[in-house]
Amino acid sequence: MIQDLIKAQLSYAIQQLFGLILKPEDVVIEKTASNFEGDFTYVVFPLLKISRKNPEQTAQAIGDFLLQHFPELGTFQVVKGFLNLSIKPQFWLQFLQQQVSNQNFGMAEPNSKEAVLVEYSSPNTNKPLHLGHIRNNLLGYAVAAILKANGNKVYTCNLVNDRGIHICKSMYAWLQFGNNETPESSGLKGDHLVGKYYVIFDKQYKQEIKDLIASGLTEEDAAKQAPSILAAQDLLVKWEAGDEPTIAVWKMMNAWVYKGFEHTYQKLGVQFDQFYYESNTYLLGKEIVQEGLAKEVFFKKENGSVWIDLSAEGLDQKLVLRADGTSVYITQDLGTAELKYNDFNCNRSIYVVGNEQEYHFKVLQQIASKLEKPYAAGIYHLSYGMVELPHGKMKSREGTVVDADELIDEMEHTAKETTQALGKMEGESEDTLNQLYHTIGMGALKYYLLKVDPRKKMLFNPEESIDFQGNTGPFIQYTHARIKSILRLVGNQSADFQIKNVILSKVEKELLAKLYQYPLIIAEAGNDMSPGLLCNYIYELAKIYSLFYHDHPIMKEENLDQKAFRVSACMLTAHVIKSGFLLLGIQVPEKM
RNA sequence: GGUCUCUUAGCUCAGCUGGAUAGAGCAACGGUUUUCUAAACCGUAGGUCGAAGGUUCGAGUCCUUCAGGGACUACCA
Repeated sequence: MIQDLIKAQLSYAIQQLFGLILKPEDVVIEKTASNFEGDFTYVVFPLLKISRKNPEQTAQAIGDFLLQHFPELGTFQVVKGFLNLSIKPQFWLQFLQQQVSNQNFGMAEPNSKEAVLVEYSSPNTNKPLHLGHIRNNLLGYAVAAILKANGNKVYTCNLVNDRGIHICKSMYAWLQFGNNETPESSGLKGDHLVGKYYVIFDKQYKQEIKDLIASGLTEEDAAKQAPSILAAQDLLVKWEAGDEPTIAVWKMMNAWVYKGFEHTYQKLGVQFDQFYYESNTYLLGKEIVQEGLAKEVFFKKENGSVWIDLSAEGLDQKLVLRADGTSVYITQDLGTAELKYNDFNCNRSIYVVGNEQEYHFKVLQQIASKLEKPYAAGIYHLSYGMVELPHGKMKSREGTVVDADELIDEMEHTAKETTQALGKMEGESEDTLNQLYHTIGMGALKYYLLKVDPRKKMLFNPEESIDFQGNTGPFIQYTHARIKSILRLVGNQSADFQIKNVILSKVEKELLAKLYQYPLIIAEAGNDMSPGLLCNYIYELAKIYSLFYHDHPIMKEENLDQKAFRVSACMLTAHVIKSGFLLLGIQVPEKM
């Protein structure tokens, strides 16, 4: 990396000129602001006390020294205390020549780093996926892909929350009002069918509460005594007891849901190495509770419930097992964590879960740590912000959700309309077109959701819908398609060029410098687990390329070296866009 | 009440470990197509970075206080 070279040179210069020993890795340089000439900037203000010169003189002295000793340095400019260094054009051109045919440009050596397990998606089986789940899925997929690009061995898993009171609610409502309705009989997608009964349950439950309050009960008592909730709880008890008819209904309804999810996952383009089901892991969780009791990490209250006291850690006392011996959320997660470690033996285990569960994961990590589990330190909660609608949070039971399947369909539909209105794809086959609509629609959706910092909550306004212009997935896909169009015209013509015959314009140099950054961005996105960084980068790249495209004709260029150089720049840009988008799970079309 | 978190242009968001005149997109207004795809490019307008202190040569960025959002604090998941 040229940055390392510059740091080393600066370190040497500072030592020679001012006698200060500054390790190269401690030298801070940054990218020169775009309104100044130069590639990298060193700020000399901190040196003034030692240099005993004014800022300009200090910067000038270092610049002069570097010019003598640093062959890659072309020129430098001093603006106040800022030393702006311009790297020689040959350097950028050489970089292009070296990387243009490197299919792995930006990627670290596969499996050169530790193994990581990424859990994401983790749906409940009582309702279909919504926009919030989409954010989770895209984030999980992208983070896994980015870590892989960073050389980690990456496994992905999906912990399905397939048991518990919520699924019993859907079951109860279906048993009451379902008349044996099935996905086949109704034509409803399985997860939507089950979700329908979840909503029916909630309606009835709310009505019962209302009636009970009217008959004199407090709200709290009413919520506990409503017949339907009692019935649902009864189903849960039967389920845990292994009651056969209950299990049969549960299996059937879950199977419907899984089939529905599979369809949605396929549309989203996500996949998993391993599925975990809480119906399998909660028993192991109970065993760990026993282990914790034996180690006196947990304690039992008179009624038999089991707790851990984390007040010394700034948390509360937390329940880990109910008085009736049934497990709670954390019980299951303890079991799953153990199982994951046994299966994959990863020291790092990432949980892509909403920020509403931060407390839960602090507790989980504390417990694992007190039980002296080897995986305790590696538990990492990738806590992302909620997707909110203009009127606030999405609530499944209240029907204020943006349904995943509907949204995906809408995106494809909009892509179709836009494409047809532009009329550039006439004469293409039906298959090609449908594929394209999917690529563009999902490109728009995925980019929209991934470009914002995962840790921040984000707003989604269905009325204004997702754009296809400006800082969007389709703009970047379009940039790629335009490049491919040129490359088709150029044919297999050689992209070899003589560096000495090429003149680099400002835009061309910026394009190369931007391409040069790609490996660094992948590393940053990996460290921060933030696909947004990659989105921003690819957008900036596409923007610079568009400017280059606008200003520099290729087919008409008569200087063959200059032309071949531009073709090379096109090739590498197309490659970086495609490769970067792949890490985000976004496809890129050859034509659009 | 306690813990955490957020507040940057009309709207949605960038702003890397503190550095130069705080940037994009959308929306608004104006311009660019006999020339490789106009889903593009260029320009105009739009800001006391929630408020006040503090640290520093230097603060959108770090610290404190305050205001206003949000999340969590369940024998729900």
